[in-house]
Amino acid sequence: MTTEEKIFEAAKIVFQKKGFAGARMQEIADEAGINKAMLHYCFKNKQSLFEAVFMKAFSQLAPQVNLIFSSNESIFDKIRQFTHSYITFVNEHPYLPQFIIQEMNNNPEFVIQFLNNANRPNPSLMIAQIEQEIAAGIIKPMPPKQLLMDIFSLTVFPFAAQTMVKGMFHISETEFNQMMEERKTSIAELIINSIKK
Amino acid sequence: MTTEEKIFEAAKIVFQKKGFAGARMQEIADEAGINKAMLHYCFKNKQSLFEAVFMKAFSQLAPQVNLIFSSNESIFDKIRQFTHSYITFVNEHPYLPQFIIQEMNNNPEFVIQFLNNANRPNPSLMIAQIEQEIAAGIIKPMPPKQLLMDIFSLTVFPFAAQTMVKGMFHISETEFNQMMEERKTSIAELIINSIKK
DNA sequence: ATCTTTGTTAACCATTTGGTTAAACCGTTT
DNA sequence: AAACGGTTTAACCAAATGGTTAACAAAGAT
Repeated sequence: MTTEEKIFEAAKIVFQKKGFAGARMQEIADEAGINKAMLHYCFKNKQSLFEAVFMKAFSQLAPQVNLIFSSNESIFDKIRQFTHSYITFVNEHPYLPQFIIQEMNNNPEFVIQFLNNANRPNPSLMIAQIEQEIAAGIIKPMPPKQLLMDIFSLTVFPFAAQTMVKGMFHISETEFNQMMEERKTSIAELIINSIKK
Repeated sequence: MTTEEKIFEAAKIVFQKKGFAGARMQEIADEAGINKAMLHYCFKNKQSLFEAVFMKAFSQLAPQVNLIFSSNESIFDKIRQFTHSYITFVNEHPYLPQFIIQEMNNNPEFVIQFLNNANRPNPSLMIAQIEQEIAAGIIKPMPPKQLLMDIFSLTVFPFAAQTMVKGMFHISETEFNQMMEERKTSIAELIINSIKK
């Protein structure tokens, strides 16, 4: 692993745990096991290191969404695939949703970058398909954006609010993971059931 | 408004916008229109000021939940009431969910405080009721915690991920508020429909 | 009137933090 | 082996930041 990669991985860990404002360059250096000056040798400054990490994180998550949303499956299968593969993916990157949401809220200027990112999540195809299937009488009429919001909410929220959820329900890491495992299918069926005519 | 109140209100604004790590004591002082030394005259330090704000925020939100969850209504009406009154409340405190979730994730030690808070959200009554209604054959069998997670997810997520949602769907503040207005009833009906036998 | 308590401020301080510099290290070329 | 290039580090620096101090003002209390 090159030094740059070591720094990047370390930065990912520290930024995702503490956020931009809470992260310390020294802590990233320690985590990477190198001298602080190397950070600035490889990356211009904290901001640019952060942006690299943030965009990478985003670029990992978004294609997941687009791949499924743009496939040729029926809407029902898309929903099933999405909940399943999203939860599987996030299980391996548990900090990611919270990290992206947090930094997006704290730095709304990122929204611009994020909208121009080639890998941005693009719901327009999915929205078009929903409209078609409504017109074709396959699913009940409803605002497509609301349907997407429902899907995202049910899938992402438990991860984004992980700490609070665990605290409120008094559940352990393991129990939480079990619940998420169940949700891979239960969310899809809940949604499908509600839109099927 | 007393100086202490001015500080508190200012701190609320700054902490909710920037988070604990991103907030600056000077900015809070400016926002309150007073000298920085006053902050330390009224509150011990940044940490204690933050905790005051955080706990207050929490204590505003949690009773909302408990009041409804502990009422004598049918489960269906509880769900309807909850989505409606939660969204109404959060519309007036749009930063609140994101703030609580973020700081809870960044400082998991708050979970302990939060669990001991007299105003903590307490889902146990609601869980018991769900179990009863399943046993009575009124609603379909399902893990009560999953049902609650669904309700929270659908209600809270759009606010917590506000900035990203707006960006991804290309919607304005006004359109967002309209969507949330619709959700007051649509979420409840979605859930009720899925559990009704 | 003056003493005392409470509220308020400007100036200051110590530490932390992001960032720089100049020197050292090390493999490669000549 | 000397010179060279990229890599790495210890030491350093300036600015920002949380927090303190000592003086000052305002308002009651005696």
